Amino acid sequence: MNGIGGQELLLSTLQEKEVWESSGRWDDAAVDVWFKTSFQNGTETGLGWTHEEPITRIMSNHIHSYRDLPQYAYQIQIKFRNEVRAKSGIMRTREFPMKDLYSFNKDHAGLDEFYESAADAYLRVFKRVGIGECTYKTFASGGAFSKYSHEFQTISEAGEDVVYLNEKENIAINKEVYTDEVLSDLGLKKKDMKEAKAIEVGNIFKLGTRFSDALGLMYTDEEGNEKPVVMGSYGIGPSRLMGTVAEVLADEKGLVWPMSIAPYTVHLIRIGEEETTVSHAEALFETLQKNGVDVLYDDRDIRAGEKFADSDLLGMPLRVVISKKTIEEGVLEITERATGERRFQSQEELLSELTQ
RNA sequence: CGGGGAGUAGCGCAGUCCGGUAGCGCAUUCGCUUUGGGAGCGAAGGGUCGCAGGUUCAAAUCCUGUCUCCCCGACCA
Repeated sequence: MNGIGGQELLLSTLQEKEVWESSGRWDDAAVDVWFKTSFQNGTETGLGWTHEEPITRIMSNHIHSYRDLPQYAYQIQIKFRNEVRAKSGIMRTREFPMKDLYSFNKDHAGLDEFYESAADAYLRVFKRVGIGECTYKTFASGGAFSKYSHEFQTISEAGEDVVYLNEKENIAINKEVYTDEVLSDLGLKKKDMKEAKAIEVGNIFKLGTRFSDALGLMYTDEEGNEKPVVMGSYGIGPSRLMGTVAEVLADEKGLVWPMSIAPYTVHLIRIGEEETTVSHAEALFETLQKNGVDVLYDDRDIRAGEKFADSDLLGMPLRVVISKKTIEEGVLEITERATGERRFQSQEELLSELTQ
């Protein structure tokens, strides 16, 4: 995948606005649609709520011939949106990071192929962060670009969207486009659909030639004809995704981080302040670190119960306890946060499990 | 912008209706006990009651104004 430097995309949207206005390639109405927004006090401003325009313009410096295609560019960047009301902690904010990917193909067949592979990749992402079971590829409004776009919706009472899902087909439809026509398009029956609240954790769009036509992103094909590049866009909001994972996986004791995105793999708890206990715990801490295991070491001189409660609250995947008792028995006491399952292993067994 | 709620000790709150010495829990400090599931008992320190004005012998409490925060709704590539 060809990467475009993130810095290159760090153009202020206000600058972009000036560029478009002065270029005359877009009329005022278009500028209004893509940039202008008003605050409650009437102040007009321009916000970078999405980055199709800058990436399209940048790519016109990189794409000239069919030989330059396909290309794919992604960035992890801050979006600013004039949300009428920010709410639900990190789930809906006016400023948030987004991983967005844009695809550039010669034709619609190329776009379709990449679009499907991107959808599959996104589903794998959501599976790896632990919410695969309750995340559905969801049909949503396609807007001006195509009949449908797709969202990835995670079923949760904390969600703001409503979807109708078919668990057997592993598919869902956003309430906004839930009509008999859509159901028949997808070969689904109303009686098999279940209503649920959901959180949108990602979306993918076929942009077609909307932006390349408007902004002049063209390429020359094998026959020497000039043609517009066919585009797609694909987004995941990491902060909202993190909030969703927390919301979906947490239990009454606190957070439950899956291994793939946990801040630390191991939460090491020392019980007892005796010299041997301290030195054993510190030796294990260093050994784990040397082997590349992320470990959070609770060396506070407080009661055991408080350490257990805190480790449950923070939700690292594995809790490892070292105490007088475990040292005497020559084992580590390991508890899985997600299942509560407890086992006793040697240091070597734990290391080989975590570094394989 | 419409609707609702809250500002009182570091944190979380009661007290306000019906005016009369500023309270509780957690946290903090000290002492003794306890020590693998958020310790127990005893003692101590800590507050311009969001801000301004008014009524009153007396205001956290009543009246007027004002600021801030939160929630719901409208909005949402």
